[in-house]
Amino acid sequence: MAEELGVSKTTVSFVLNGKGDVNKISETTQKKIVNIAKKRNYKPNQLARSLAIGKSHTIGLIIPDISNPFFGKIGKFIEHYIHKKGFNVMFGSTMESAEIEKNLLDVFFSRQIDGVIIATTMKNKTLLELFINNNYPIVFFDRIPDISNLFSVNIDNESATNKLTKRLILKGHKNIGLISLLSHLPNISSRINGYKKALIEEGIKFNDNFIYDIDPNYKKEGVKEALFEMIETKNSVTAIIFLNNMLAAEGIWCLNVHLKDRIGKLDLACFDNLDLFDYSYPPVTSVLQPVKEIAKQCVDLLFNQIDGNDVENGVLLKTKIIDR
Amino acid sequence: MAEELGVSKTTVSFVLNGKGDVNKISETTQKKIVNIAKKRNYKPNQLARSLAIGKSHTIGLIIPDISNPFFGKIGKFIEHYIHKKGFNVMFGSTMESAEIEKNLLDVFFSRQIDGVIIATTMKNKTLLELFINNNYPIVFFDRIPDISNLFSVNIDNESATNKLTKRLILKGHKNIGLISLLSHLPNISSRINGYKKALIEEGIKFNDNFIYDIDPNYKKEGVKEALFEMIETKNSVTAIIFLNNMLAAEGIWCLNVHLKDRIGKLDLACFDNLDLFDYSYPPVTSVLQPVKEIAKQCVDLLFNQIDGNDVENGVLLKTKIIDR
DNA sequence: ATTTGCAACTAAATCGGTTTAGTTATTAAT
DNA sequence: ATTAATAACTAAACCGATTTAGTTGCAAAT
Repeated sequence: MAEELGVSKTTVSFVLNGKGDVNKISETTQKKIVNIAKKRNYKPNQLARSLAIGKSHTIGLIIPDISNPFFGKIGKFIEHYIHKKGFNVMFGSTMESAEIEKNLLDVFFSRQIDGVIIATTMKNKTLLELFINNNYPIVFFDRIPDISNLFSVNIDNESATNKLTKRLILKGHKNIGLISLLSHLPNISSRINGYKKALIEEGIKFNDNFIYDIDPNYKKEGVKEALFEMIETKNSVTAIIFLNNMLAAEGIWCLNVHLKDRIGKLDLACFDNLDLFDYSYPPVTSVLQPVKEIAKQCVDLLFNQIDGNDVENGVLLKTKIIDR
Repeated sequence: MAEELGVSKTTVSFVLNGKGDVNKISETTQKKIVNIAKKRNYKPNQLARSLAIGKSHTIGLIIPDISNPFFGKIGKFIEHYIHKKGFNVMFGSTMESAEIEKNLLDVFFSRQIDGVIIATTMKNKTLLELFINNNYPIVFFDRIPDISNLFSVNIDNESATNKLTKRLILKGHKNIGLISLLSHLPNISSRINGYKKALIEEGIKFNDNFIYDIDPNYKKEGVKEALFEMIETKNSVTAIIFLNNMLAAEGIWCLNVHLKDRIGKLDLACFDNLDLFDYSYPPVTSVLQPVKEIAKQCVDLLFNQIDGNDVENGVLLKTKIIDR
């Protein structure tokens, strides 16, 4: 440390934390310390600092998979807003594993993380409830568990899918297939509801056979099977909605490889957007999530908790539909 | 802490760190402590621990942009291997800014990060040299500065582009356009060299007009201009190589929007792969980087340094070409 | 000539661990 | 009956900051 060159570490600490004036350190001494600190490129040890003040100035980010384009973009913006606040981010991908998620939470906690932004696996409800009940700052996005008093940022899943479905109906489609996920995620249920309601509202008979729940562990086979059944066997589906981007990517691949001749007859739509939709064939009408805004709201909600500001605790953002 | 219930914190520390036997703590006491720790879900404060032992068990990951698919995938695997070692990862996207990069390094350093894996902006050479000369564990990948004695993981940029170019030549192309980056990155120079050498080796006259250096800040306009010039004005280019994935994505978009009628006549190739190449039109032959292996080697090289094992310090990995 | 007040600093406790150098009680050796 | 050895534990220093409660020296007030 720099106090070898004149003063006590107390004084150094005061000055470097901008508390020099309050603690009546003379101008001369303050300048001396600031100069030496600059010259030596002295940065106080954050670990010691965090230990002393009880805050790490670090935020934990937990997501299913950073290589998923949606979470990659979210991650980038969340990081951006967090750095803007002078905090750092520690991150982990759960790969949908409850155990990894629990470990990440444990480790983050033991590192005195000041707060967590999480798109949870939805498999650690009791643990998360504990955090929430202890007023540990935490914001949920994309995957929001059924726990009271949590802070969350989400999008209008049901109404977006509703609109998306109605567009297809307006184009004249009556037999609209739905490729969904075999999943506990409420987002998915909401999206299915939006689809069902659209059909009912437009006076179209709802056919349960048109919904396929794909096991995410067997996405490739599941999507292929569903597409073949819809297109080849039943031969009656004229439009297909994918309920997330990964399913759509798989579907487009499958159509191009196995069902090239049928592509022209299909209208595709997808919840969530992918860059590749701009180039891929066949065209996919998609729901665009306001990624940057989601990130901003997450960070805002989190810092509201950290700073003890009591504002809203649930944000619902609007999506856009991109026609292709 | 748990020693309120019987023993000293010394004993607790010994037992929980597996040093109970060495320090002759009785079986009874050890079991008692372990049980209480489990019951209370006690996790030692890592900040205090890190401060005491001088190691944070945290690795810093610095990349240009986590939302870039290449870096997203790398990030995912690096995280995976680092967690496997019982370490955590702190990360930051530089967005190619030297200043952000410097800040990240400073902050990581002040947090006693045990090592850094970095795809640098290439704009902080002196600072990085300082780290390297102080034997601070650091591994470079993708962007490797010209500093001696650094540890790095890279791919065969020149020979991959060489092969890629030769494939196009074998298909009969003689006028092959190159969409490159206006960039200081050695990877890019190597790729250009591979292209040039392929032409020369195949006895084709090398034409400087076929190379376009795009300013990354004006990618959209740059790529469009280059494509129009190659295809409309000069009208002689029959194949195009993009030197990275972002340029190719832009190019495919531009071709589809502005030059739809010319697509059929072109052969496209690209350094680095994108998922969208599986679905996009026109097809793009691409160079596939061994992402998982790059991540593994980065982590291995880093821990070799941390653990003081002296092994190789430069790894060169092979790419694959995907014909489309 | 004391006392008071204030400017300018600092000693020492604290955060929650790790680690070194002991201490104490008991058993074995002389 | 001493002494030496060992098993089982702990006090206290330390990591590098923050922060509280002082201390010191000097000028002004009584």
